[in-house]
Amino acid sequence: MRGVTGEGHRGAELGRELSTAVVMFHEAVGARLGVSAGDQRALALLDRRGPMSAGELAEATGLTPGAITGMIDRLERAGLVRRETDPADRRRVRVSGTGDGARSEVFQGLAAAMEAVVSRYDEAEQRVIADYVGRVVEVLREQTRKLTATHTR
Amino acid sequence: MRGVTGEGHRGAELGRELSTAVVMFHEAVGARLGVSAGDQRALALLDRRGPMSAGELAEATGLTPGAITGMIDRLERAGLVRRETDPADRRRVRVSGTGDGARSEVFQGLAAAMEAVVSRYDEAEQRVIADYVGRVVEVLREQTRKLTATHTR
DNA sequence: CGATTTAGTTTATTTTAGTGAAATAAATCA
DNA sequence: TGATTTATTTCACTAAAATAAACTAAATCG
Repeated sequence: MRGVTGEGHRGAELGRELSTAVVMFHEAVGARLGVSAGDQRALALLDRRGPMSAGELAEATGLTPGAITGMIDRLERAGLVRRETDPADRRRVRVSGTGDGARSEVFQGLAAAMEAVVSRYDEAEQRVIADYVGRVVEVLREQTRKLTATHTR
Repeated sequence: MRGVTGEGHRGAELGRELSTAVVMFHEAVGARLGVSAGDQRALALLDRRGPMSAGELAEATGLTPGAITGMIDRLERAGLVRRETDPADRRRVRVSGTGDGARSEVFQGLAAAMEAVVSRYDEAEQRVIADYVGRVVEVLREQTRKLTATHTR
């Protein structure tokens, strides 16, 4: 970020490259699976939380129910998500991620590679890395919070 | 990534959280500046490479010339980019990022926070961190390359 | 110089994803 | 049970951003 981050402090410099690489990876995954950024956010939610109802997805993504129906349609058509009526409350729709081939391949490939990177270091080093990553995550969340808080959209 | 990345190996686990945090941060920046993901990609390119012509932007982003004209219009209107005719070849348009207030504030805030994180560690630890981050970036780029290569879009 | 090529813009059109509100159907309340 | 509430879908419409192709202007080739 030449003109943007100022001098090339190492921490910031490192962070910038990493951040760009992450974003580009996500864009590539989206392009590969033919899925939008918003749809990927929903898939990530399902990965993390497990099956959710359409309403929970609406709540979590900030979209209207109508938009969620459309999103589930798309993802179902793409074979990335399964839609079944909740037997306990048949108004509800239970949306769960399928272990779709292409998608899981992508993430397993990444997980394996990340695992390989971490395993190069000894115990103590791994602790440093884990600590660092944890703090970076905190920083990012804090900055994200600031951004969304100030704007009050 | 429950069903997707398999068991909770630490490296992958860490990576997932980090990746989500990065993506959310970028989304927040976009929302704050009122700029789309695609437009942010272009801004990042300008940050990294410095001023580019409209054609170079088209090449780099994979968009058509017409789309680039529209994008430059938007970014210029938002005060994030400057458009000037190249004096050497007056058909060409030289697009350069402005050091826009809001945007540079955001990234300087992040840079400072990242810098603070890194400075917590001693020399040796910082070397480990730098090494790790460098390798992760490589992994991400490699995986991204694979994804875009296979698909041949 | 005139013809051709190159860079970017314009315009008409398409695509995508969203909204808001009405409609449908199931559950719950009195 | 009938009335009401809740969950999702459908439908008509909007907005943003992309495309393809025609157009304009500048550079270069012969």
